[in-house]
Amino acid sequence: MSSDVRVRFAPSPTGMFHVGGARSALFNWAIAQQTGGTFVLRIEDTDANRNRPEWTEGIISALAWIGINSGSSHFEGPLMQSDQDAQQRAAVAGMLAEGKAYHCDCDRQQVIARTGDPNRGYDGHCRERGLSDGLVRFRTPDEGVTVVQDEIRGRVEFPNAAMEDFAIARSDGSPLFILANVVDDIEMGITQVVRGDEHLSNTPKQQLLWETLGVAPPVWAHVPVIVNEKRQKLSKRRDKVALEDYQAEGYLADAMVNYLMLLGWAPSGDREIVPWEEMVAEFRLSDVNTSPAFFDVKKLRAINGEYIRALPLEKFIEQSDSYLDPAWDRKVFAQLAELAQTRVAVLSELHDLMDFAFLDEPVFDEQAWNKGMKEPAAELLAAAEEAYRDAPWTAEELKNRLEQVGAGFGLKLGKAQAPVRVATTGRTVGLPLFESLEVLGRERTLARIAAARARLTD
RNA sequence: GCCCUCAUCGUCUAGUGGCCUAGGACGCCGCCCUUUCAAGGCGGUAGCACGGGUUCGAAUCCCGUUGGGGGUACCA
Repeated sequence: MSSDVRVRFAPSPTGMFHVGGARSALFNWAIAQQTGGTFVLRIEDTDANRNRPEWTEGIISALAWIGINSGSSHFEGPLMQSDQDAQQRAAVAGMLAEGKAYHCDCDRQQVIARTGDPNRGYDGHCRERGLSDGLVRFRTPDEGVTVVQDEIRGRVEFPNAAMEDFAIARSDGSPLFILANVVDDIEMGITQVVRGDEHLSNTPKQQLLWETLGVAPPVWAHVPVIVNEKRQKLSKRRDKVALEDYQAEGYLADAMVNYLMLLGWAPSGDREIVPWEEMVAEFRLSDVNTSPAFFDVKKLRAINGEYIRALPLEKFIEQSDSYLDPAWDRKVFAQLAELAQTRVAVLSELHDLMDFAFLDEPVFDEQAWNKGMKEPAAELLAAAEEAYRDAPWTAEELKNRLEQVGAGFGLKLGKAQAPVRVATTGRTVGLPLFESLEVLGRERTLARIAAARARLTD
């Protein structure tokens, strides 16, 4: 299936790639795949002061992580906005020549002085002055309305009187975003612009630009922003939003993709965990919500946990590798992996959960120690040490012996295992105990119990 | 200020005039299971912002109010 649908994702390389951008990219990607169309990645690098090449690399690798990669036949790019400089300047020159745009040399302070209102826009002062340099402003209509037909919002009307003559090029001739963006979209044959809500106010201006450039505007779709707990648009400075931070913590790409798609859109039926292919098939722009969604890490975590548990064991082990301590013995890890799989929601948690098996001494958590070493911990530990000295070293046998030891104190296994767990792992919670001890080995287990007893009598 | 926009449990959502006593999921709480913690099973908590209409009937349509968000740069 192939079609003429061309969507694009056009981030600016001014910071870490964040989850809001990722979701917009995913929506576009879903459309491209569903329609057999093309997803164009364009890096909007016209703000030379804020751009950094490493951010561009970050965008590309983050997109690849969530499955949007250059290997696909649906993918095109990355293209650089700066490469289109000539076309953009030509568009400006054309508008200037036709009188659809004009030069202006007013600075902000002068405008405010004239209008007496710091909140008001540009007053059109230079419209008829015939200046030959200065920034370039587009001449907007004085009356009537500009109607934007949006796939998600429906029909949105903007009164032209409220639209000031906006700047499309700097006084040095370099194009500004609002113009460059349109020229590039036209050059690249973009048919649908699916982007964040924050651009909705720019849309009537851009639509005017499309029209004066003689091209029918694309299908517009503005997706609601993703907000923080205070309901503000996510900010790179305040909020933890970088995709690579989540990747580094051990969130699975599939889980991240699934969660992001759920923000502002829902698959059919009461389903949430849905494979990408099914989402692609079902996704409709017209079904996207209009209200902002909160990025809830708790839910992301839960979904990530589901994806981790759904992994075949070998896959889980493979995926875990980069989150394990390099010093750890991979064979030992593999022995415990099955026990760990249902106990982590994020792979980085593997470290605290399993480090006991790789350290020479357990690291004691004081609170855990106090909680686990309740009376008759000392006596019980002594009895356990005795019972384990000559025990066949299997989880089953270790369990049976401790059960008996516990019975001698009138304790059920749940209580009897607590001191042993703290003595051997340093914590009150963790992997199933006897399997852990089996992996730990007789020598280390006995040494740790002895050390704990000594510590208890101090 | 002006322009645009949004409003269902704490959160993400289902819902497009009767199927709603408003469904699911996360979270939270309880119970079961149990070798801790998870996982799993079962149950519970909690919502249509407010006020007017329209209609036999409104979470759903209209108007207003309130509250939130975005934009309003020689940033993108």
